Amino acid sequence: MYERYNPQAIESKWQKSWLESKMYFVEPEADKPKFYTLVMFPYPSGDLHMGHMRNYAIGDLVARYRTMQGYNVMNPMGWDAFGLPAENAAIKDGIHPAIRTLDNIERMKGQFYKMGIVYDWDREVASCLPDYYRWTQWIFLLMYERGLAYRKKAAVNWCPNDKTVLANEQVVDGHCERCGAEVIKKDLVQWFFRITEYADRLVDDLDMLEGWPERVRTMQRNWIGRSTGAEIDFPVVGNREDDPVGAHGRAPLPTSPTIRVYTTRPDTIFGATFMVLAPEHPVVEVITTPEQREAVQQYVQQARKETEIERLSSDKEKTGVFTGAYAVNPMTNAAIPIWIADYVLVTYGTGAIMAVPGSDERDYEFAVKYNLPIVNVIAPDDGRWTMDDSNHRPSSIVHRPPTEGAPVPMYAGPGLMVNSGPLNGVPTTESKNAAIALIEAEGKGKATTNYRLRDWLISRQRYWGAPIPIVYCPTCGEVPVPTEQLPVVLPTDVEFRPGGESPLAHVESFVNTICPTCGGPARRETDTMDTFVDSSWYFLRFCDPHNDKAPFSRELADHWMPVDQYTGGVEHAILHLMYARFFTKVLADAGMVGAQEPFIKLFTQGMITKDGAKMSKSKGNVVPVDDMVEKYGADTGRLFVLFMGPPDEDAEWSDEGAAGMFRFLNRVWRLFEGNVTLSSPNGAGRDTADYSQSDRDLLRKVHVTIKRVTNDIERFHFNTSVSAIMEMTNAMQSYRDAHGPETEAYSEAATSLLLMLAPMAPHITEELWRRAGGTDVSRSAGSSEGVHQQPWPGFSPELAAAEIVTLVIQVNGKMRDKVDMPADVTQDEAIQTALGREKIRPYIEGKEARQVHYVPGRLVNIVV
RNA sequence: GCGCAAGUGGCGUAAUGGCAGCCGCGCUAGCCUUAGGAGCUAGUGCCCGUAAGGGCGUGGGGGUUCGAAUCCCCCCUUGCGCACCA
Repeated sequence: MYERYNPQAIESKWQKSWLESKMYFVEPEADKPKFYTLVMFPYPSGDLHMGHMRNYAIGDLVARYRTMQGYNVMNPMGWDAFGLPAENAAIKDGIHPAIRTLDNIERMKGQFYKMGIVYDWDREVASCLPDYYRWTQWIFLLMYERGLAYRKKAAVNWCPNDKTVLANEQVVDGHCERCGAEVIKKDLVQWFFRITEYADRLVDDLDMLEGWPERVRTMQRNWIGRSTGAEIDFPVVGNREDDPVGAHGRAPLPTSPTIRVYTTRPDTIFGATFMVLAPEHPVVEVITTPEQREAVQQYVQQARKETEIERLSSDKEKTGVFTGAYAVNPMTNAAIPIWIADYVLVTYGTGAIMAVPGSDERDYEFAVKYNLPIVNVIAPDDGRWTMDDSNHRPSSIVHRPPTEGAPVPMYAGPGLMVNSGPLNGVPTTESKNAAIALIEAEGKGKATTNYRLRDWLISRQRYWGAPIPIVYCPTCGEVPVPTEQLPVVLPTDVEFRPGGESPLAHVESFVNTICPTCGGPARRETDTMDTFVDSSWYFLRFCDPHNDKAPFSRELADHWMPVDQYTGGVEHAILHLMYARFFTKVLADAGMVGAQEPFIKLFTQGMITKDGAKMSKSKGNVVPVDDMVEKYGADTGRLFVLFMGPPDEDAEWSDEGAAGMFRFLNRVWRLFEGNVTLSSPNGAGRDTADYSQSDRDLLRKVHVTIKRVTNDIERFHFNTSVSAIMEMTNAMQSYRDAHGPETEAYSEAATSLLLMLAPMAPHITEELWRRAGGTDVSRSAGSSEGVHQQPWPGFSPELAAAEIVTLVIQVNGKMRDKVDMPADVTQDEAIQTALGREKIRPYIEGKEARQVHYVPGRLVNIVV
């Protein structure tokens, strides 16, 4: 009796062999092209489930597949090991984060091992170890030196639950991304990275990233939010000292302040009928009239109290208060009232806007509510308006104060400028540039660019992170720690208690130090860095992981970088991927690496859900890797996660489906029952003259499958790769039933099957390869060489070519009949055959065939 | 609200202008067996029909085309992203 498929016994044997032979350990090689494949390194949370397996199975497939294709593949792994969960757990149960983290790393390595995932473990890094964070600190100092790291007092996002500040990117809908607590604003002095200096390059270079999903590029583009427009100065006429109210028509006073606005539509300035300042705008206090002071102060206070969510909700009805002061519209010279309203944000642009209710929805809503004048400056160029030649505006649109009746409608679409002095009649496609030229010529403002992106706040009042290498000296001030004194080591004797400040602030031996400049007593910075800093350069460290003179050498970085294939979750589409791009550009500017972009191709895989939700311990819906391996083996699990559906989409877990995949591998196993031999992996040029029809049919199936599987792996369509292989095994089984396994054709099919399946199900294929290879005489397989050292199978177009094609016959586009024809049938033969078919005759009888369409080798369509 | 995806059997999906439903799950009937998480055979979109055969069918409506799941327009639903960024 043939031995049964026993995955557990097979798998551990080969796992051991791969690791001990260091099969996937790599050094630069001159005669092979390099391929750097990387899966986002994980936070060591401890246990892996099938969602993780999908991620790592894809990465492992890429590494093994490219190796078979002859690339010198680097496939490293490491640990994003700093972070809040370990510290929060320490507060709860007293286990030190370092101990827990290193423990979890060992556990997870064991699970990678059991999945048959192979890495170059010689390159392993953990961001929490001093020989890694030393260089994180080094890069911080590089940023500092280049003016890209700085400290400022700012209203920051504070999570009252995690007791730390958060980057803008970590605030989701006004809540902490991590714990969900409502984020509040606090004024604190914090460290920032000047990522805004790179905003333009971060946007522009997205165009280079053609190997990225368009969705991710769009998300980054939107996040950076570049907009072009103009800053324009509006002089204030009338304030509490010299002109309390009613400054209509008055010329600007020499002592009056000027308010600068930012607008993306400078062309609509002739329609600016009022101004709105953010409640926090510094000039508010100066310009408010005594009569309005109380109302204004009340409004400002209320706005401060409001949470970010309340304030930023666009469904909220707009509110505002008049300051009593007026400004002059520099183009119309009309005095316009100055209001404050919380729909204007102090953090964007200049914190002040010119309101154009005639062509801005928000301003329109505000104007209608507070009865402010509305002027249309754009007329739709749709032929429905008649132009009045005397004033260059459609006669049906007039400046109508709201007191005369219903407000004029808002219009922001394309058209012609009206009510706009020298801009009248200019089409909106040109009006923006024309307006900027006009405004600049008159010295009233200038073209500018604005970004939604803010500088990256990196200070965290937490323990489990890389200490910021700065010392505060009473005499020298803020002093960077000299690089030769790095690392600033994170002390281990720390008390974990729930509280406001960084635990480091209570460690006297850490805090008290001497000033590197003057040698006097000084204090260390006690904040640590955002863990996104650690993960912004790890892919560079993998190139040169043991370097103790520098973060990495230029030579090795230039050999391996950029990463050819990066794989990970779409949840990192903005944060990690943008920060990593920023770091790469800074390091490139510093001459440390040639690559301007870190990741050429990016693949974001979908989640695996169970009961409709992402697998998580708290929901109790996890399918642990360990269970899977124990039940069916790693190969079944790996193949099933690849087969479940398109890998970039979410997929719902199915126990029955996993069982089905186990049955498939059993079928594969049985295909090797008996005396199965292997053949040369490349069937091109094979002489098939003496092959039987079924031999040629089988070989055709094999070569069609090689083509499909190769193309589908290249496209990351692993689900269809697997299904193509399944079809081939079905064909092999039928062949075997009729002709047995001891033919050349079967031998080639069996060889190709193992080779194609090898990157997906590495253990069973290795086992079957060695077993079958032992009886092979035509090649060296079987002793020292395993399936993973073989070249990827070659595709032969001649062998894949069909001899017989099934021609579809349509009448008026409806399928009515099919007929088998030789593949080299001519158009005339095909059409004549089609017209003569018995089934077709009733449809064309008595009618005239007006047209006949012929698609070679596919169909004939008769139009009657 | 704006933007981007997606919508196909009982389920996961396949087909990117040319036979809709490959592959798998599930299910039905039968067979086999040192009774297993096994294996084999046949069937399985819906409706009419014993059958042969016919009709319908890819969220809804319209269009382009000899021919549309696929391309275009409108609408509906779901998911994701952004959300008062001037």
